[in-house]
Amino acid sequence: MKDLNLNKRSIPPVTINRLCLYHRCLEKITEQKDSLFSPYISSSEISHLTGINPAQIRKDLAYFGEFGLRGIGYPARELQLELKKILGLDKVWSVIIVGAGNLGSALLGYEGFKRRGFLIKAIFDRDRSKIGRRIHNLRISSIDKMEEFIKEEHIDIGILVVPAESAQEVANIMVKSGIKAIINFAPLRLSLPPEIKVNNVDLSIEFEGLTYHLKMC
Amino acid sequence: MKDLNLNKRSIPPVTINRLCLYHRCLEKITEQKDSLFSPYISSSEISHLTGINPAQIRKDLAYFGEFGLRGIGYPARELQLELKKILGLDKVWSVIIVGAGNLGSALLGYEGFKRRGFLIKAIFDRDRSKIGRRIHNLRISSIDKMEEFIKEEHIDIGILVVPAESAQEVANIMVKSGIKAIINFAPLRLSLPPEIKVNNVDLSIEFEGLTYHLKMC
DNA sequence: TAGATTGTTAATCGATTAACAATC
DNA sequence: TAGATTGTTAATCGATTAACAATC
Repeated sequence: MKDLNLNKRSIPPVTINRLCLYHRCLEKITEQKDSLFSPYISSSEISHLTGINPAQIRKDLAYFGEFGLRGIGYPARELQLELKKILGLDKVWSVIIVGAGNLGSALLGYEGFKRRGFLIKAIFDRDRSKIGRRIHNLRISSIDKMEEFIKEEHIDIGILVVPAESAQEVANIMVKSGIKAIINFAPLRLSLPPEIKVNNVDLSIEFEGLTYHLKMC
Repeated sequence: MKDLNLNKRSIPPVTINRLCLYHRCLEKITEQKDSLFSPYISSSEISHLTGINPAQIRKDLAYFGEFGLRGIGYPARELQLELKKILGLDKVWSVIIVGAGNLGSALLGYEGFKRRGFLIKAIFDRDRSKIGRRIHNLRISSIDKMEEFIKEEHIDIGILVVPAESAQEVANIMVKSGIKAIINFAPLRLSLPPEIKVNNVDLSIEFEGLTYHLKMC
């Protein structure tokens, strides 16, 4: 009965994103233990911290089990660890970055990844003048080495930070080599087999969507 | 009658994002004129290019007017220019970046902004050791100068790339100084007056949301 | 005229929120 | 027992898609 809920297909994608939010918020709370009068936290308290409706929170959590105690709330630390497991953040993931431009280098330099279990194993580029240079203590490799590297190192996630023109081509090689998920920063929709999980991050839309609201001010 | 549609409040926020998509796709199409047999493009052609349902496309466009000809399609170039105007991309916008870390520097270096009418006027940081250094031909300024700068230069948009701890504080100063919109890369929900347009870009969620799907593979 | 495609209404789908019995 | 809060169902809301009359 409860197992039906664990069937991934029935869970709204936005729920997963909110789960990340709850996890982050609980992590913050449980780290500063002193300020925690009770080890329990209610959905309305989480609501205050995240801005998400308490009924929404309870429903999101209920997809994955019964974590709370009626009349009491959720055991904060326990729930945090539970969410960590659900989100797969208790594991270590191998990541490569393709594209050693401004954004690729910035992502490589982001310290938060390691703490979250994302290990950046290599950065690739096509540009001969970049190959061999070091950024953030990692040598830029030729993209020709990518296929072999993904296979040998069992890379899970590829971060695509190349120009739109080459994104599809690079993504195809990634998939062929056995990558399971791609975070795509190139402004185009990739056509890939459905078993590959793709997250598109379109920074230009963040900017262009803003000016619509600004233009009559 | 048609004016009612122009009432912003009635337009779904996702429509604006899709409008950016259509605009980008039409821009690409109309630039390579030669490949354009007809100057008209149908909603189903746009659908093939963007992956968005043709009925959705017609509905999104209809919020803003009647741009098409029944039986023919939409005049591609005309529609592109119309969308550019609707999105406010025919104007020039003054932008500042706050936070000269990895991501801040990367955004500063992104050439695409200028082409889209986003002029980055300054980059600020609190770190004494960074102030005065130059990145991408712009001198890093002390954050103490931000308030005055926003006022004098009539800055429209602030890009917030500071640690979560200082984000709210910096955002408050931005708003006090007259900024109208903020793109927030810090992983927290800012509390700001409702007339300020905020776009949150939460890169960690892009990563953490992925591993949920990966964990049973 | 016949074929094509828009603009718009109606039907469908999915996600959010309210309400409340269960229960600590 | 009275008060609080969950888990879950039902009601609401909003967004997507299908269908079709209008019309080029």
